[in-house]
Amino acid sequence: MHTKNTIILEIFKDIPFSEDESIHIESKLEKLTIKKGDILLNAGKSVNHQYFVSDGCLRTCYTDNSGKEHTIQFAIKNWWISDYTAFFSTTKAVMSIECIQDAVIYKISREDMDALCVEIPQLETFFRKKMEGAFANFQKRILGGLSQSAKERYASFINTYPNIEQSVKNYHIASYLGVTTETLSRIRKELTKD
Amino acid sequence: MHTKNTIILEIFKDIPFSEDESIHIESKLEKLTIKKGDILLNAGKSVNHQYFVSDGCLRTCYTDNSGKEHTIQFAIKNWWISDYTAFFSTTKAVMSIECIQDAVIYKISREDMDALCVEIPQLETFFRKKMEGAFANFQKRILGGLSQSAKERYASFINTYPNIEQSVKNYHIASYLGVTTETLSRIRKELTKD
DNA sequence: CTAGTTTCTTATCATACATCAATTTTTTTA
DNA sequence: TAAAAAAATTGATGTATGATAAGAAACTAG
Repeated sequence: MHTKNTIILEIFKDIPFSEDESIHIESKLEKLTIKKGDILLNAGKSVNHQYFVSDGCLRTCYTDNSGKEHTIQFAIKNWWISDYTAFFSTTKAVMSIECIQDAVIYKISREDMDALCVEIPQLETFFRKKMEGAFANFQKRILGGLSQSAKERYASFINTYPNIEQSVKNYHIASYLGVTTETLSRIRKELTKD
Repeated sequence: MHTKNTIILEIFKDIPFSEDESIHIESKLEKLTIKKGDILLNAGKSVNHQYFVSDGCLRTCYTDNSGKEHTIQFAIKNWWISDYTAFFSTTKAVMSIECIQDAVIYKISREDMDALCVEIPQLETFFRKKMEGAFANFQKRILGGLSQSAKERYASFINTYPNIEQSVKNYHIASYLGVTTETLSRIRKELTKD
């Protein structure tokens, strides 16, 4: 009873759910404790869940034809993560979800989420606004990719996500920025000079 | 009365609104007829509307520090367009919206949209799903930027959006793909060889 | 139909970043 | 703490794409 409210509060912050609603939502959330290196989802599989990160760090990762890995998203405390393209469309995953730092997460299925959104309009609003924020971030990232050099993108990344920088390896950041680890290493050397 | 149902049908397809709902929604839509070259929105301004394209072609365009233009989104018939980062957050626009081909569009304000979403849950679901689709497309684009060559991105673009290719200039496409017009020209030459 | 503007193409040269190959540093584990 | 593994760095060289400049082709408007 007490823990119910705790996790609902952590995830949904200041949304004023009724007691019944909170209990109902919580019954659809499953808590998972995972370790660094664990794979939550493999490319090619169906994506039926999204995950709320309570602690730790995960990433979604795309492996291209030539075997190179690309990081689409990092998720730390309070972020949600999934292969949303697949999650929303019921196509198969093109990405995998990998745990980068031991994590505590909560998963919810697409079915449960859709049903809850119909029952509790505030929840639909929550997920819509979350999606809007994520969309805006993706737009900024595309803009950065189109208009900035690798050095500028790195500077922007560590400025925007200082907490993520501390939780991931440089080669993760490189794969997020779209450069090789060698190039990132040279960029970092450059920046310490300034 | 007849026209009301026509435009609601065009925009919202098979959503079964009541007659009252249709009329109410339609009262919040404003029809605009615009010409090639018209600017719907300038960077730096507040973004209070999004636009449904009934006919014609528009783009959102970001001008970077060095004066280069980058195309974030094209919108043809049945697409929505805006600077969504600003639209959703009430920050100022970083992009402008430009009419590329004479167009007929319908605009709706953020306020009206939010209010309608509260009154008509189906509408909130509609906008949420629209956002999910747009999010997925952005994700694919980021993935392409990270993993594909300019040539691959161009091939993928004309394959995915054959209708857009016909409505826009090559330099628009170049600015969407993140290459110079010269590079795009060489790519096109290459591809006709194959 | 002609002149003017816009768009596209071609060529040369420059550069940011990739690739390949070691080597060093850091982290993990026994 | 030593050995092994993982991650980061550095150097030499290659390549895709950018920058600049000029000209050709395709629209547009008088």
